[in-house]
Formats: sequence, C-alpha cells, structure tokens
Amino acid sequence: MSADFTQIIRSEHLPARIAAQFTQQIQKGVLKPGDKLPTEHTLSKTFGVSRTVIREAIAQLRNEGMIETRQGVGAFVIDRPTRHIRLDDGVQMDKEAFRHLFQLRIPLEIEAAGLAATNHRPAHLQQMDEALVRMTATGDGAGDGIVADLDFHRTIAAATGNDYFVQFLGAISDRIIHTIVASRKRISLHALVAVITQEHTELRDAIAAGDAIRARTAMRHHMEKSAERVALELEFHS
Amino acid sequence: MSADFTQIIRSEHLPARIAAQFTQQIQKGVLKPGDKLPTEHTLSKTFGVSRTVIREAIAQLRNEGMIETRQGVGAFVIDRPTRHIRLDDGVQMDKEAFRHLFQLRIPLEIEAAGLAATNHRPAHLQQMDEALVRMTATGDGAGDGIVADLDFHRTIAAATGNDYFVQFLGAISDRIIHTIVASRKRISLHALVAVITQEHTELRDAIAAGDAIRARTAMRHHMEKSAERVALELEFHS
DNA sequence: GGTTTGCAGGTTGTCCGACAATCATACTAA
DNA sequence: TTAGTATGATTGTCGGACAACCTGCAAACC
Repeated sequence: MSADFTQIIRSEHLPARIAAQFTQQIQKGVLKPGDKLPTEHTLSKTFGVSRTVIREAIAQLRNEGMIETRQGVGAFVIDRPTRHIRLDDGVQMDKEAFRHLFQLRIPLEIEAAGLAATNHRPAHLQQMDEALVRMTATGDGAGDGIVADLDFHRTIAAATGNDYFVQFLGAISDRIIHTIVASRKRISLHALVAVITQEHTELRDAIAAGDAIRARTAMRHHMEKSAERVALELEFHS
Repeated sequence: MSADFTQIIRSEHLPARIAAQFTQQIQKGVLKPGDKLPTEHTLSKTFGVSRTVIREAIAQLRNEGMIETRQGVGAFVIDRPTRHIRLDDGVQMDKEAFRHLFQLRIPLEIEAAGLAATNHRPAHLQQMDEALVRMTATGDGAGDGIVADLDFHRTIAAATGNDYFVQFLGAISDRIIHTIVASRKRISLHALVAVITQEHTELRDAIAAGDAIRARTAMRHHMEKSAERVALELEFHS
C-alpha cells in the first residue's frame, strides 16, 4: 500500500526533557539531597536554552517534590524526598514494568474483593451488573468491552468504601490497560469474552452474597487467569 | 509571654495561588472536563500578572494532570482526570483515613513478604538484621526504634525486586508513621519492643528460609497484632 | 460537486533583557 | 566583640518579541 515510513518522533517539550535529566541525575545519586543546583543563568547556558525553559523545568521538579527553591539563594535537592508515587505514564511500558505493576495489582484486587463483599451497597451491584451487560453486549473484548471491564473493577474498588483502593487500583489500571488491549487482539475474542464474563459473574455473585472468602477466591482465580492470558509468568503465592 | 501576634502570612508564589484558584474552579465544577481555558494573554490581564506567571500556573496544573495544553489551540480541562495518587500529606490524619490507609497497607505488606522470601538477596538479610539490632539496642519504641522499624519494612519491600512495592509502601508508611508514634507512647515500651522484635525476627527467618507461605503468614500475624496495638477494628479477611 | 491546497488568524512555546525581592556574606563602626 | 550596613548573588516577576503549531476558511483544481 504505502511506503513504510517511520512515524515522526514528536519530541517532548524542552522543560520536560530537561526536568527528566535532573530526575535521572537525582535518582542515580549524582545529585544528592542537600546539593545545590547551578544557577538558572548557568543552566540556561549549559543546556543552550533560555532561562524561561530552565525555570519551567525547575518548577516541575519543585511540584514533584524533588527540589526546593529559595529566592536569593538557589535551588536544592530536597533532603527527604517526599514520598511521591510516580507511575511513569509513558505509553511505552516494557515487559518488566508491566509484570511488576501486575504483581502489585493482584493483592490489592483480592483485598478489594473481600472488602467489597462486606461493605458493598445495592447501587454497586447494579453498576456491576450494568458493566457485565455492556461487556457481553458489545462482544468486543478490546474496544468498549475493556472499558466495561475496567468499570467493573472500579466498582468493586468503590464498593470497599475505602477511597484509597479506588485511587490506587485506578492508577494502576490506567497504566496497564494499553498492554492488555494489545494482548487481547491476539486472542479469539468471542471465546475470551465468555470466559471473562463467567469469571466476573462469579465475582459479582460472591460479593452479592456477602461472602468475603469466596469473593477473594474468585478474584484470585480471575487474576491468575488474567495473568495467564497476557502470557505472564508471575511469581504468585496463594 | 508575647503579645498574640498573628503569624505573618507568607503569601505563596503567584503561580501557586493562581493554580489553586483553578483547582477550586475545577473541583467545584465551574470548569468542566473539556472546557477550554481563556488564553494566556487574557488570563494575564484578568489576574493582573505577567504571562510568565500564568504559564507557570498552567504548567503546574498540567503536571498534576488536571489540564492539558495543545500548542496553537489552547488549554483544556482534562476529560478523564488522570489517575493521580494523592495522599494528602497533612500532618493531621483523622481516624478514618488512618484506618483506610492501614487497610490498604496490609495486603501489600503480606504480598511483599511473600515475594521477598523468593527474591531476596544476602544484602537484604543483612540490612534487616541491622535494623533489628537497632530496634532492640535503642529500647526506644517511639524514637529511633520506629525508624529502624520502618527500615525493616522498607528492606522487605526492596527485597521483592519490584520497585513499585518500595514506592507504594514507602508512601503509605510516611503517612501513618505519625499516628503510630503517637499510639506507642501510650504503651509500655520495653514490653512492646520485645514483642515487635519477636514478630520481626520470625518474619526475617521465614524470608531467609525462602519460605513464601510462612513469610506471608508471619506478616499477616504481624499486621494483625500491629492493628490491635493501635486499637483498630479492621475488617480483615485471612 | 468534491477534494486538495494555500492562506490568515489565533494560541502556545521559546527567547531575551530588565528590574524587584530576597538572602548570604563580608565589611564597618561603635 | 557585636550590631548594623553595604554588596553581590540568585530567584521571582515583568513585558515584548518571534517561532511553532493548529484551526478554519477560501481559492484552486479535478
């Protein structure tokens, strides 16, 4: 059809690229806590960009809690780096990062299922049912289907009554969704939807019954199968 | 002593204040997802500041994942707010938030213990031993002791070989440490140190033995007891 | 009529130079 | 010695300018 052009790499903005360099330097330990950064003027000459760009880069690092600026003094790497959870949101995720994220997700989903069984409200069951209908209706495991899939899990997180589960699981899901979508395209969709729906239904019923242990078991099973589907070899302990 | 002076209001930087205003507008729903913000030029006149300040404010909002900017088009409130994990780092945590955070921590710690059992390296055991020594040596459960306690758990997280556990558990620990310190002051310290040390030692031995199931059991026990110590009633399922 | 191309206007991104606000330090004077 | 001051350095803010980029419309072409 068309010649195989390579896609133009749309370079990120200057401040973001410079901020990334500093982040690396700090994480590698080249820049240690308490160290003073060169002055903005110096940096602008070092990088060959204007002070405006340097300032935006530093502002970004400050927002992320990595450095601190004091007017008239300078910018310093923060002593105790504020624990900030950073899920690198590059669209590209290597296999290792995905595996690690999934490894983190599993215990949280299981615990959420157990908590949801005891804490859920009728509205949650309704939302879960609706998501299930959407999944089977579309018959499309990769498009709207996966949105419904995520909604299903998000509802479980909400049903825990603990907003942290919603936040954490939501953030993790956002990062692994791309990889899941990609993997599903390689599998027979109709068969897949049936299997997943069955797993979800069991999960829903267990939660509806208020049986925490059964809900946890169902979620554990679902996670194991889900991991298999994306061809992962996870070290996963019951 | 001194007259009741009111504390000097050290006005935050202009960009931060402006960004805060936008955050409010978005959270109150005045600015809805998809809405286009006024142009930087317009905003600079509206707020009476330079475009530089407006740009930094917008950059901050963009870093926080609330808005998105497109060159030549404008700035827009993000459709689906990027899942951003925000652990409000107010020093004050109410009982409910603490309970929820602890609820989130439990499954992660247990999973981490299991993974650490299979993935740990000699250096990790060494660090854990060192932390144990520091805990018993000080005899102070609230001061250096708790630092050693956290180091112990951090080492387990590191031993998983999965950096996400380090990040997530680290962030959670930072938030709950104050409450734990406060609670420990009400308990007999010497007896407490002995008990905690015993639990930690069992944990260490299980990990050293490479026995994932035993490590998970030990951590679960440790978490249960820990929760009891801070007088929580957690809905916690095996 | 439908499609493509070129143009114009608007918006964000980057650059530059300048001044204000603030801080650390060295110096001066009592 | 100590308090106060002067000075230089550095970040914060400002205003203007141009570049890069996007959208929409109009003209040109088939």
